[in-house]
Amino acid sequence: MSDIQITVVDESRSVEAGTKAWQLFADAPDVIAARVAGALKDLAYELADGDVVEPVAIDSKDGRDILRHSTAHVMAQAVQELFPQAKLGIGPPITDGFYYDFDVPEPFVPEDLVKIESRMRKIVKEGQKFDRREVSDDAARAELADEPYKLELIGLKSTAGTQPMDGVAEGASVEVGEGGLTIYDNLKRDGSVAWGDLCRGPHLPTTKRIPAFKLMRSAAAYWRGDEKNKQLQRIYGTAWESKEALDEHLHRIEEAQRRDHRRLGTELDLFSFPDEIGSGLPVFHPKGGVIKREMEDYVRARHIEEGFEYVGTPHISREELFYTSGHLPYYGEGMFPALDLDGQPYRLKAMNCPMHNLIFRSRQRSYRELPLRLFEFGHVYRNEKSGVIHGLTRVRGFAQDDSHSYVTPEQAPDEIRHLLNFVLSLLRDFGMDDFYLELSTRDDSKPDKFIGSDDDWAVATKVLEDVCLETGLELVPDPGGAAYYGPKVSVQARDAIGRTWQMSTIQYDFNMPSAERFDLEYVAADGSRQKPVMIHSAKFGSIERFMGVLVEHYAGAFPPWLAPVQVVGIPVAERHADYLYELAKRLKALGVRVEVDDSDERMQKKIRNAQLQKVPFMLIAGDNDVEGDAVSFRYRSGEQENGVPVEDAVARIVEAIGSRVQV
RNA sequence: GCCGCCUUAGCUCAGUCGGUAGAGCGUUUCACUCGUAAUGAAAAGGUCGUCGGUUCGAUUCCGACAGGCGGCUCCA
Repeated sequence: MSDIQITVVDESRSVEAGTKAWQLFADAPDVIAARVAGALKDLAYELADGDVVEPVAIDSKDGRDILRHSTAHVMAQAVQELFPQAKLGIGPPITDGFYYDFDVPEPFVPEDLVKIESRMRKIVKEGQKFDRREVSDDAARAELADEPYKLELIGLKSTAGTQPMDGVAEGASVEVGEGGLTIYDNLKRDGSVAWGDLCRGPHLPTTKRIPAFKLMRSAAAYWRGDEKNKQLQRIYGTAWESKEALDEHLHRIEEAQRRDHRRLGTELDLFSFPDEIGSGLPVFHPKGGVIKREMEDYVRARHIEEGFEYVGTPHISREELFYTSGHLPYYGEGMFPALDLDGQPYRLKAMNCPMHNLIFRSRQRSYRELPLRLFEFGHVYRNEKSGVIHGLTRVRGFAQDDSHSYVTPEQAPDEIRHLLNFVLSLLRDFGMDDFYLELSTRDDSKPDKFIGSDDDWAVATKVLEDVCLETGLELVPDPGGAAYYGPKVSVQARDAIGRTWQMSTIQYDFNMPSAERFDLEYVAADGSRQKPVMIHSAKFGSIERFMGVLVEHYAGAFPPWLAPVQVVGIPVAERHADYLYELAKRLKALGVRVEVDDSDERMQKKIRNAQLQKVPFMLIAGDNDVEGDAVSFRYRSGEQENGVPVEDAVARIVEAIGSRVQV
């Protein structure tokens, strides 16, 4: 046997020809695959001369993907053993888990998942080996003759040639890679084939290397993500490198459920969704109303500071307006159906820009007025499909904090920069400080979905991209995500438990001002008529959605400036209530939202209630406090300080509210 | 919109193999006046989502619709 030269983790080594990757990492039990020259390989990979090899640990990102995808195979095997009619779709790893799609005559029910999971445990225990085998397209077709969806993927791959598979079907690239086709067989201990699947790999060496997994739920999903296609039954699962990691994951899910704004909205009496009004149409209760008003007041004030002018427009308009704007032909499905008024069709507005354009156009504009910035909380109504309504984050009627800046083309970059900095600073004021940007551009393959010339689109896209890059924030491309009238930047914010939400949007629009649309113009310095560019921007996106996000971000424990009740006075006994009423009067005079709990309960219960309502400050008074002109100052963390002089307590509260800090 | 599941008191949920229903919390009342996350007692509160069908009888079985939940598609 001759030796070959390889490099293992930056160290040159000489090994016998025929050495497998696993032999390099035999003493590292957490290594489940190898990266050879950047490509992931099974541990059974036979090393070649000159290979540069790195270990892939099971708790790395790639390692988890391999674990999860391998677990998906085990699940598919279990499903086909229990449901022989089941046809395979695709089964990729996803964030925190995996799924596999099946075409089955009857949808899965929860009891089926229990059965499948227990069959999976049996397969894991058997320690089946994942065995890779290269096959020709024709051989794969012959072998997978009973798997119509796999055949379709093979066909797509053949036509796609060497193109990446990403555009073909999300997740399909784990089935068929860019090179030749491979099949992974699951071999039992005696070498017999238990099951096999078309797959690019790599996989764990054996099923025994799956430390912890759990099936989560089943749901329908369209084949290849297209609603015109048949729905398959998808089973979601999760798999982790250890039992502890799985438990932590399940705990994180519980934490997210605990923060669910729909649940907290009821518990804290913030808002509700009366059936009588209709799906996706929230009402705000007094406490939710306080939060909403504080948000709106602050945002309105900040807009005015930043040079915006506050305007107002109706919720409804003659339909004609939305033909002028182009929304009806391009966005018609998203709007409520027409109302008939004396034979005239009217529409609830789904956007505010047409009306702002009419304000711009109400008289002749000079270049001296630009940038002209119009802003309002515009209430819009969108005919969302019934299945997408979700709490406050997806509703049918909502207020956008919507602005339109009318600028000269030369002013556009500065205005976009101004807006981007403005929205980021606003979001930071609301405790969100972890962002990335998304640049949504035109889909060149669907020209009929977008209006305007190629040149205009190119300029607009470039302007947005340049400004985004200046911020230094991560910029993620979103091809095809643009509005029909222009490209857009959206700010994605990560909340306290790491989930991301689309918040602000900034759109560059050269179409609405055009002669075919609103024919907007201003008089330039040389007396000529020029077309402005308009820049659409929503800072929160929608007040409703942002409130939902904030409820979850803060888990209901709002910072004092937003808290519906900022201070609760808790008398130790009834005779101390008047003392607290006096204190409350002083706080109220300073604009503080304060209540005294004079109910019949014991003070312990009152503290508990205030805690459950997540009130930022509790002021407790008994004999000692009354005598010393002091209070016991308690935070909702449970931290407390006794004998705080009333003056100090008042100052501390006013300061915390005024500085918008979290406590 | 599509698939599956769900809908019982203000909230969270039991229950009725078809004979008009219960608990805890909350609410109200009474007693207790209390020092850092639940004092005790009593009472009120439900045409069991809506409409149809089957049945002597439907909250229970069947169907339609509405609403909700989990996904898919879509989206601020």
